[in-house]
Amino acid sequence: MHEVIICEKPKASEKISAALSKNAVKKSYKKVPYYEFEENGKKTTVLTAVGHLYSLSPKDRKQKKLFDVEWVPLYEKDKKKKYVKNYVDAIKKLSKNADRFVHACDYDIEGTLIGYNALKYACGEKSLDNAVRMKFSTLTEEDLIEAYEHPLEIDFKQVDSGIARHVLDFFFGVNMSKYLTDSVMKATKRYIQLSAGRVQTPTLSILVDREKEISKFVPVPYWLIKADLDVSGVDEIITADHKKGKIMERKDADAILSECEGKDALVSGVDLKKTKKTPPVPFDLGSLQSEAYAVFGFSPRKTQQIAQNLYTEGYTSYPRTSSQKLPKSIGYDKILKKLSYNSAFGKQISKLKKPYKPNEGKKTDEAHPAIHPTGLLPKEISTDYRKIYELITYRFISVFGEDALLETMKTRLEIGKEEFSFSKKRMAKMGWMEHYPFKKVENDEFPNITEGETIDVKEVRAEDKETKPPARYNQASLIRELEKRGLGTKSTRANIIDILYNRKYVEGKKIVVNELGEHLIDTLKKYSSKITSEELTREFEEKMEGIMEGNTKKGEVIKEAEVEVASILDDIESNKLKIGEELYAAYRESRVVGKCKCGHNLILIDSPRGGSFVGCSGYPDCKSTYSLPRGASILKTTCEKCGLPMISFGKPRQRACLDPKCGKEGKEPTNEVVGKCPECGSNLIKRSGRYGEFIGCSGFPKCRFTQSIEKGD
DNA sequence: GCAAGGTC
Repeated sequence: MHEVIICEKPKASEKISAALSKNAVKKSYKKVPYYEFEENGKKTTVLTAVGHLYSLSPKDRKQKKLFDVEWVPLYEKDKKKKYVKNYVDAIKKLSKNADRFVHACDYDIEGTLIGYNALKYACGEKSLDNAVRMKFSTLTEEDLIEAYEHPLEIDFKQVDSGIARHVLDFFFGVNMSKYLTDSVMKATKRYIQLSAGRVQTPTLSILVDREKEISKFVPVPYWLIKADLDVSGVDEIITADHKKGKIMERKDADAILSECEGKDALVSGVDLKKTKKTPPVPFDLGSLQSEAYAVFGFSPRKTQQIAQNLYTEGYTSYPRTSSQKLPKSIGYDKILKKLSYNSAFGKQISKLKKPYKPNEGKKTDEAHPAIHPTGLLPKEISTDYRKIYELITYRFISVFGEDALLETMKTRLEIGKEEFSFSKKRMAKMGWMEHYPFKKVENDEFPNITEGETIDVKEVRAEDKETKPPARYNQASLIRELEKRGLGTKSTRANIIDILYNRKYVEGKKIVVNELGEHLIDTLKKYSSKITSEELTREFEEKMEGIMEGNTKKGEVIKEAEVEVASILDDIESNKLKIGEELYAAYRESRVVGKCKCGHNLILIDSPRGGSFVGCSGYPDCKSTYSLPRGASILKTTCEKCGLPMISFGKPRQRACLDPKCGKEGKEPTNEVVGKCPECGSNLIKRSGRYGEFIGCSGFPKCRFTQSIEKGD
């Protein structure tokens, strides 16, 4: 008897084999780890997937509408997923003679599908006849043994709902993206990669809505009344605020000023209050991304990558968790003890009260605890890795800390008949804040003031203010917004934001939607308002629920979606020239980097081989082009000599005119004709680029033939 | 290649 257990990821396979047998031996095939043990004459092999091993792919790419799809190995579709092949090969090879299969992936829809596809396509379809399902919610020994000893049947309705989710996302996303890109191609012969999807499009739409709120916002003036106080014994001026806060009418502000004129302030009350600040909760992925952005300015994607690598190295726990819980089973006594070998951590840990009890947050995750250090101390890691590691570790330590006490002094004042107040804050007890160096500590000096005393007023003044439009999102606040709306998952949100940048729909740290992004949403709203709204996600969820409960069939849901998507696509198709032209115009608008000497706009153009250059929008009448050094950015300032935009490039950064020939008087080389272009027959000319001379086709940029100048040429 | 979803 040979039994094979299929897990979702390597870490799970390690834990599952350890829980099921003390005699498990770790082996590897093509560098992929697996485990083997024999008990009572039964041989067991524990194998692992690495998330999804298979991906949907159109059976015939040449079809206009891609509705006929099949599962293919992930590594065949995506060159970056080559490592997946070894995992598939290991499962294929080591499950060959098995007669019993255990599906032990995460007990959720994606996990169920991962294991199902692994069984069906790597172990062979027949394996499903002899397969059972382990159901566990944590990777603890007790849970795993229980799940192994009382297995369930594979829930094929759960499988079907997973398949339906994949297929529907494919139908909408891939087809809409294809039709949009094609429409630009048909209308302008230009290739701009456009995309739309169930999650990315509503995300872009959220940003567009914010952009519209900002542009229609009309600022309203208001006034804040401030009193500058000269308190005896205090060096600095203390500023008190008028009780009414925002004053919307100038005459009201003036009335207050004249009432206060020449008067001292009478202290009418001094309140001292202490408020408890409970320790923070441990990090889940979203809150780690948010904090790393606030403290270090790291993008969510960067944080996610670093956290993933810290996990792989064994320094911290699994990062793709939504849990804010630290169950006792992670062994925090031991972790804290190990961390103490680092003197900086040890210093903080020694101040913690025993028995250790973590402050936990509300959010949970069936598969993983909150992000925490493992106790293994990193030796040599780069600065950015250290930053994230210490953020996680100090947060972990502070979670066990005591409440901090914040002392607040609130002073009420009367100047004439007008009421003012100011407040000061200081820490009465640092508690956990001592262990967490990333939080700003408020520590004002408290002035010695008693009720009934009089204070000199230096000046009472009205500050001119304006109401502000809502703030733009940044990557961290956008992730929080997506989380709140249930768009995407913890693992995909950072990537989805990246897609919006890569497609040039948005730019900037404070996310600004450019013309292309805005126009894309406007266009899509016309043809399918559904895809621009988060309702599509809700609808998918309902359909999946229906399939799982047996109220709907997978086939029906898929057929329905096909009909719906097909009709949207036909709509787009019959308007493709208009759509394509408009999207291209919006794209060009967002790529304007300055003015050409001929008066047209200069635009940034992506060259098909990667990299980009600057060309004139008046092409072909004006053939001006400028190459860009690697990593160059185009500045808003313009060259004093010629008026072209300035660029900054290189390491260290240096500035120069976009035109490399600018400033080098009289040396304008005449483009010497050196032959005929083998590709288009035009003249080949000597050109000078930023890296010296080369030979290029005079038909550039239509023809991009280039060759280097050979020695002796 | 295009989506979104797992994972190294």
